[in-house]
Amino acid sequence: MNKINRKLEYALIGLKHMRAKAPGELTSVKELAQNYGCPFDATSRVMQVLAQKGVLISEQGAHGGYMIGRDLAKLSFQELSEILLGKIAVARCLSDDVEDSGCEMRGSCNIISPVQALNRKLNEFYKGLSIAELIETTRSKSQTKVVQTENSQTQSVVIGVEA
Amino acid sequence: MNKINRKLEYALIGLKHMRAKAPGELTSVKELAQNYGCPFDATSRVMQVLAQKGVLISEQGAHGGYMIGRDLAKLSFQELSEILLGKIAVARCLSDDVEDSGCEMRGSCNIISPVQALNRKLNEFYKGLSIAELIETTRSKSQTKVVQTENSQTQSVVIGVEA
DNA sequence: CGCATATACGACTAAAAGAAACGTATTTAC
DNA sequence: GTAAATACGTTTCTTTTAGTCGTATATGCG
Repeated sequence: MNKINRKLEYALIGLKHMRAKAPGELTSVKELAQNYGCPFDATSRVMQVLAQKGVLISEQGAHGGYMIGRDLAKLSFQELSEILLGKIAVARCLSDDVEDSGCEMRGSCNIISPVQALNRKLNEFYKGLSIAELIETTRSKSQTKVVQTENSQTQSVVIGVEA
Repeated sequence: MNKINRKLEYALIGLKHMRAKAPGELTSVKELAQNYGCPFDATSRVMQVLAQKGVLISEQGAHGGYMIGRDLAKLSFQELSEILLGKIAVARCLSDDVEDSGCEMRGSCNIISPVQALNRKLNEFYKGLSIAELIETTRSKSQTKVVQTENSQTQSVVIGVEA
């Protein structure tokens, strides 16, 4: 259930790529598709939406492309997600879309409040996470952290393996 | 992308229902299905898994059913999610399942670290959220909070409307 | 002008994930 | 032995997500 949307992946790929360039330098979708193997059409669509929302600036025509149009430190994961996927709704009954309200358990559900609470907390969590912070995350060596879970199982978690 | 799994919903419904009962009192799946309109089969499956993992205790036979088997204050959302859905993996490439590793962008991907960071943060977030805390969330009146988003849009968010 | 190379975007199709249902076996109270 | 409950492998349906196709539009350059 927690897999992030491909659109978000393509957005992050593009933003990270563009962030490494000189200011004013453009990036074409073709460039992204060739470098990272992401599908041209889908990636293109994402960039278009980001341009419409001011996250990117687009230049049309022969030597066109995209460049970053906003301070990524002030762009939260929550906002990026909302731009590409709409408002976060952990359950159908919380969705803005009218069509989406059809839950069979409506009226008899005993967990509306818990679900709303979760929705709110998740929003806050995503709001506190800036894209700049996320994209910058790079560690040169593979690091491992030992985590002690509550039921006394020990697990080893890789927390960074940049190429 | 952020919708929680139905299994988790049924688990929360069941746990909240059982929590309101006297210690030792059993709850049948039929009871849950009738009270909340959740599908019998699917709900049953969830309870079985929870019983296998010790979250619930099951009694078979004619007057059988389930009761809570663990302190819910010490059960995190992360653990419940892991029991029902497996380890959290925000992208295919982070999944334990071998079959699931087939991402076309493997090797050429520039956002492995960010994605890993997100995965870790999400885990921590879910670990800090106890089921008891979540289930207890109940407000008698509908409350509304005004939120100021970063791009100066104002939105009104309902944060509680228990029946 | 005309062509190459971009973005822009509506509509459609395919693939994957999620949810539910079916069928049958097992356990236990009465 | 029968009724009522859990147990569980398999299958089918539905929904969501991802990707593709076709075409229009903008722009640089010879």
